[in-house]
Amino acid sequence: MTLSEYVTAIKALSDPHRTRAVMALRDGELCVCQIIELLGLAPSTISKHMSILKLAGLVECRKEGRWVYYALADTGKESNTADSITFTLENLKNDQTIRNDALQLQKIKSMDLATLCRK
Amino acid sequence: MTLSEYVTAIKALSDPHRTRAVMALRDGELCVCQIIELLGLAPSTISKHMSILKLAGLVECRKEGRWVYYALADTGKESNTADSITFTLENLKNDQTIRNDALQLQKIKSMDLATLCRK
DNA sequence: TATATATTTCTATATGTGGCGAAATATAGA
DNA sequence: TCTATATTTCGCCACATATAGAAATATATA
Repeated sequence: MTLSEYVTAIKALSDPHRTRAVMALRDGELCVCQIIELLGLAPSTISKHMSILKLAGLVECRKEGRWVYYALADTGKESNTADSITFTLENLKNDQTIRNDALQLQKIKSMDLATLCRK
Repeated sequence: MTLSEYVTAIKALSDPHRTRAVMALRDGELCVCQIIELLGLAPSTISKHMSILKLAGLVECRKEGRWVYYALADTGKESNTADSITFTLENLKNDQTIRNDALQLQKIKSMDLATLCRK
């Protein structure tokens, strides 16, 4: 792991909204509109946040029609920077905001995606 | 571990100079003037960096005469934020900058402290 | 093809950050 | 007490960052 890799990665996580986004992705990929709903920020702001996480190698995205899904970066290979850092996030599971997010995420996931987007 | 604790801690580490300072402290406490020598920044800048690390709970300091020594925060208690985060730093040991720092630190530690400070 | 929709990129703005030098503070020693 | 020294605090500047709205892009659907 390189110093600059490391700094880039934790810098990406050093914003509460981005940490929350990464935490939310631990249960599986999410559509951008679901992240918008969860964090309550403008679409352009969410897009910026997600691109920072992506540049840091913490998340990946795939496009499916008009929708874009983000997921935690593929953790397959040898022990990488993203892995050892996101591992630490385990300790956040009991934080109140993170708990709330998990609850709200349940609701969000149960909603129809097209309806949610149009909101 | 709280979200805001976590964010404060990694924000503190999300600057290369501060990460290097913390890495340098892994081998034991250092006088401010030694950190100044290692990182090559103005004393006031180093002081600011160290106070950020201290506010984040990552380091502690003790005063001895005119000198101030910084050390990694006491890691005694139950698994705390600082611990799980600084644990990840283990992975940086092979980074080139960190290796250089370790070498230079050997020299710095072998110097007389009073002489070094007056530099 | 034309329109609606999801996301990103661009632009602007307000706030935060890293850096240094000067001044302030604290302590040792003459 | 006076002076030298180590560190911190303050004031400033250049630059980065988080945010939102407007415009651009890409895709689905009428």
